[in-house]
Amino acid sequence: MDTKRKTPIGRPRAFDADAALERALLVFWANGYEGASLDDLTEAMGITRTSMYRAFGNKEDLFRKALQRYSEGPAAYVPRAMEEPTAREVATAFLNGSVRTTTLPGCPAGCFGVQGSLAAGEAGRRAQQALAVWRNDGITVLRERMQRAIDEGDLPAGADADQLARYLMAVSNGIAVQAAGGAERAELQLVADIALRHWPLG
Amino acid sequence: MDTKRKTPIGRPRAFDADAALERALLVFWANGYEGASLDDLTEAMGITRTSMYRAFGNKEDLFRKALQRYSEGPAAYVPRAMEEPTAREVATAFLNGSVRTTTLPGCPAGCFGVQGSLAAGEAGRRAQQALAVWRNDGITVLRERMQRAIDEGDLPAGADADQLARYLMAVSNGIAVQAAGGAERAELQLVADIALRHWPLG
DNA sequence: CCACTAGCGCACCGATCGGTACCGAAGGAG
DNA sequence: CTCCTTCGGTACCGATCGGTGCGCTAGTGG
Repeated sequence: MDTKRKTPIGRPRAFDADAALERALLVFWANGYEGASLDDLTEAMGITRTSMYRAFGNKEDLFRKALQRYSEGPAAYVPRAMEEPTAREVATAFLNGSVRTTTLPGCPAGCFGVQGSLAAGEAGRRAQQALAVWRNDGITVLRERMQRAIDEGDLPAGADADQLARYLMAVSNGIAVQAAGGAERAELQLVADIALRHWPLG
Repeated sequence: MDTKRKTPIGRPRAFDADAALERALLVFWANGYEGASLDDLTEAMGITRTSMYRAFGNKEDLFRKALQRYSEGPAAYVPRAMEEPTAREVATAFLNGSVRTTTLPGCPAGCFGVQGSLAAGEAGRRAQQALAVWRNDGITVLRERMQRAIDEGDLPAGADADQLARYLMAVSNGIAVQAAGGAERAELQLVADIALRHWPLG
């Protein structure tokens, strides 16, 4: 069918879907999947339940789209960090980005990928799994980058790419947990600094 | 009044309150505060709602008592680790204990103090704050132990007790997040090992 | 101008939430 | 035994949960 016409037939939507998704992300980020009710979400988005369902599907779909937006927005420092020339610079950019993003003014403290749904009841299990996959994908990206560094001779041949990747992700996640508990950016930067002091941890 | 008589007046309770609290802890641990419904909890505890309310107060009280039990049970490795003679041994016992407890067979993967309520809606905000306080208390205990090590000359005088404490807690929390995502104990042990490789991180 | 399509929002759905009133049952104190 | 206190279970409370049916409205295409 003609699903991609320039001007869609019918009444055009009266709200900015991108802006609404951004608001939804903030609510999920602050309250988690189960802690964010449809009333909370739609009120923040400035639309009614019906409009939300038409535009995004349902609560779970909205959560997944918010996660994608998180990846492309606040968490975009991750793929950027992978482009650094050396493993040390990759690790530094990754952890510094983690500190910055988990203490972003105007955004909830912590990492959406961690606190969005770390534990959940039956209702939120799918959201929980989606975030677990997201975090594991992050470890995979780090591992591949570390392996490349080993192959290029940037890291010693005996280094363990998986171990380094998991370590960096653990420090990043730990920073996120402390940020969620109210830690200041300067305190968390010290954590990132000390984690990098002896890099490459040979 | 006579609140502490040897044999309490009235019908004695027909269930083991300690065992019931243990079961409740497991449910909160696995599902989080908001993800654990009273039906889930009471079914696991083997008692009715009424008995639970009589014995423990309400859901929030039950959660706090479960947290206390967690501290005295699975998380008892923390105060034990603080009694190790050197800072290096303290750090090693702390992180190894973290790996063990977050991957305990028969228990939910991860740390109750992290995933019990990292983010929450209005209903779970008090539980969330209780866990934030609990985690900050953990950092305080570590900081005081690190300061003692500095005072005793075990760590160099220029060391930063707060920084070391936050770093150790970050690695521990990061291990917990990865455990919640399904990581194996052996993988997490490698994370702990690498974090300790260059201790005392001078 | 009309027909069609789709956004919008009210009102409502059944299910489930945490919490409680009530009542019969069970055991100690006298 | 009788009183008294507490336990345990049923049945229920109002509130809120995620999700929808339906009528109205606002645009586009012919």
